[in-house]
Amino acid sequence: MGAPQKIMPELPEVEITKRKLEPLIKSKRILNLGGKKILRIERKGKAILIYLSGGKILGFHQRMSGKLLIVRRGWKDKHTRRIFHLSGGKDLAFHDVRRFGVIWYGPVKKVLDDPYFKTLGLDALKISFGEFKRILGERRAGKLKPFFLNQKNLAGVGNIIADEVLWHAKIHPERNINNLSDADIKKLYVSLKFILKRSIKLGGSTMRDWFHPDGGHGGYFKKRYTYGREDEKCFRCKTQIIRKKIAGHSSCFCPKCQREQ
DNA sequence: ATTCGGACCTGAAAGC
DNA sequence: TGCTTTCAGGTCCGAA
Repeated sequence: MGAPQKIMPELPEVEITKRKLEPLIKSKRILNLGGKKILRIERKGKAILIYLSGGKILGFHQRMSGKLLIVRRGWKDKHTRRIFHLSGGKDLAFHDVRRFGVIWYGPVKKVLDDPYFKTLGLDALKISFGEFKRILGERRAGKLKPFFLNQKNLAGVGNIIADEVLWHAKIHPERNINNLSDADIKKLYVSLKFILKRSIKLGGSTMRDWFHPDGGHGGYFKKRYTYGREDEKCFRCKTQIIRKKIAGHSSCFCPKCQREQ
């Protein structure tokens, strides 16, 4: 059948990729990579790292449109960039319409030496409140939305999650970091964890045709609070959600709940 | 130190 | 109908 598993880019989707992919490919060998055995899979920020025997890593960053697919042997279309033949009869395919995605292959140390990994901040899902507060404190200036999008601050948050967290915390995306109260920082932390866990629990965001290997669908997009809801009503106060370009990304927020200060 | 615009690509959807 | 414009979940680079 080879129903493709389509995977997309923010922390929840990559985390689900890791969780769903691991049981499907763990202990299998990659026939066209010298028969190296797949030992384990890790998510590092928005990247997937497949640790192989022989001290190698096969890594992927899906960027905007990449996805890892478990397919029947030989399945491919014009957007398939690489195919890895697995023992047991299936293929692992890297499918990437816009071709922004990154593939790494090499010794563990060399792959992890890539600037993307070297500069990656603490993982948004694992970061403690103390660490979160410290990182915010280390920034002298700047707005919250760009802070969240910069993977050097903390790893994993993208445009959807950033908007969702800020809406949930009732804080304006352009709010300056240096005038956040302790209560604001606490709210942001609680909302960050809540949104990430909720999205993972709902299976990530299926916006187009992404689905899980077992046929399940990611339900977060339908349950989202504010991302892409321009002109629709805020679920809290019924005010129209507005859209504004901030740091090169369109940002949706409620002008009443998330007042600028 | 931080933000911004553009670049990298393709394709779907909206606009005219 | 068809042509043009805009926009997309990410990241990097150079300039302000």
